[in-house]
Amino acid sequence: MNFGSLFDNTPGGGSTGARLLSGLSYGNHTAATNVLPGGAMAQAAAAASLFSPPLTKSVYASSGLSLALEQPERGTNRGEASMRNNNNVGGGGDTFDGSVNRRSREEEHESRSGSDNVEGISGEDQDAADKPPRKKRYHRHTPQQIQELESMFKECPHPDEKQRLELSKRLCLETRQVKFWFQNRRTQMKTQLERHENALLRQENDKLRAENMSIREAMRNPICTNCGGPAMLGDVSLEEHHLRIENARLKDELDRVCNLTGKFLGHHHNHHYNSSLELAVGTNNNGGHFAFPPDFGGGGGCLPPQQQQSTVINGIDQKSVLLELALTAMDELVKLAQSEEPLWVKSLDGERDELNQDEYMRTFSSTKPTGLATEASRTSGMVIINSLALVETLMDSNRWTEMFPCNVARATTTDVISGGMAGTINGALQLMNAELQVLSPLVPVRNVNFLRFCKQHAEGVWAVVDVSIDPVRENSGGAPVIRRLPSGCVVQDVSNGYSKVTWVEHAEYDENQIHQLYRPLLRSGLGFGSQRWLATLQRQCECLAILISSSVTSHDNTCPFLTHLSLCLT
DNA sequence: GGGCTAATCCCCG
DNA sequence: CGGGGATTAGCCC
Repeated sequence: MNFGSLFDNTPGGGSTGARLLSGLSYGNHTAATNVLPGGAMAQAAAAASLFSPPLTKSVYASSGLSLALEQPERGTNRGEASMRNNNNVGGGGDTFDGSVNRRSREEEHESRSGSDNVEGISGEDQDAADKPPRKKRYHRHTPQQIQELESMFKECPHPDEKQRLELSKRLCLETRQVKFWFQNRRTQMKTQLERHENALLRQENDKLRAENMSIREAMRNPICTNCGGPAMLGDVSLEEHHLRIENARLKDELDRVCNLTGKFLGHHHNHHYNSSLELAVGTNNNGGHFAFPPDFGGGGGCLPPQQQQSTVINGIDQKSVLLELALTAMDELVKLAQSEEPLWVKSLDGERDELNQDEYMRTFSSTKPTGLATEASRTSGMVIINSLALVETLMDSNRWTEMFPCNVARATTTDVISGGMAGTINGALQLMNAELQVLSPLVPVRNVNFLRFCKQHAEGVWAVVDVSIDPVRENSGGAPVIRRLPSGCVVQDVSNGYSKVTWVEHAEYDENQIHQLYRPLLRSGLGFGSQRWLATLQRQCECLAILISSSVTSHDNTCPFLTHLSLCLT
């Protein structure tokens, strides 16, 4: 009468055998459990293991029973139902024990190990047939089964079908259950690993956090371990910190650059660092005869801006080279502006200083390029403009052109290498191209490329330096025949809007070329001799003062300074 | 309520 | 078809 309901969930298809087998085996096993004293499960399992095959064989030798168990498939937990039912049935048919009906729930659980997932099936056949039962019965595998499964898992977390089958037989579990168990065990293992990993990561995180805290603490200490710079009290701005690091890097690069240029030009450059100027971007000092390799600028002209950004020659970033050149020039300019005798000797008229070339070469460890003549002079004057305004004017090609319309025919800033630091013009470095003229039909317009660099050395003290980047050419053919060595001005605020300007002009040239080119000019009385153009330096300042104070663009073609400057720059 | 575990569902290779 | 992820269901603490 109950057979239908009891086996309502018996599995269909070919897998039936195994399930029934384990179920029935387990039924026998359960019976044995009841006989044995509590805790003798291992023996029971062993007994099941031992007895299963013969029992199976004996029980299912009856094809009639097998067929009887074959019921329409419903849901997935037929085997379990069959086993549970088998237990019940076993009460009558069990060969081990007849008292199976008196069992605790726990015992039932054990007995159903590997069996029932359904409940409430008995009696409600039709309902059960319509709706596959979903409610699971609480069930745990026995410790012995778990133990076996665990040991198997240790050896092989992924047992194949054969292994699972063998295991299921031995443990009286369905192959499905074995499969589930391994699947869940792998999942469990995975989550355990993840937890472990998380714990490690958390540990690592804590460690890094602590490290971070200590670094933050160390950051409050002004001692800089990165740049090797001196410890500074108070807050060091991020920018300055970077500059110090950059400074250290540039020093290294300078060594390489000097060696390289020395090879090209046959000069030797002994550079030493000037600590007073080092603070900003780092500087150095050499002879100032710093020139690029013959083809550095590409045909002797200025480099197209786009090439200057990233071109690397012989492993050296051009930008860095230009910066080094500017810093070198600035350093030399400042030194020239500040030095007295014996570097400078008073001119005969006492109005200007003339450079002592021997002393210059000693001071700057410089060797004069063979075949080139150099000239330098210095003078000072007061102008009615504050230092910053003058520097800004000089750094602006348009305003510069407006200020010196007579000798600057056209000027452009071809590339801004540095716009300055911290939003100021301090440290601005630019590559400029200018057409310089002498307002005389005898002298052609000269096209020059040079670096212009400005720097604030103290409150109210600025300097602007120019330096040619084109080498003196053997063949004049329009190319520069005069190089402007570090030249420019140091401006210092005085009072009442006045500034003291010290102008230094320094150039090297091929004497023969100059005389050939400027022969007409020389004949006209505007020679290139240093005495002649140095004499105009004082008037240059006066002229500048007049220009600035009147705020009127001068077109005075007769201004001797402009003529002089034109010659100097070409 | 959260953890554990057996089992289910579904997707993907 | 099996593995794996997500989820469910049931029990225990």
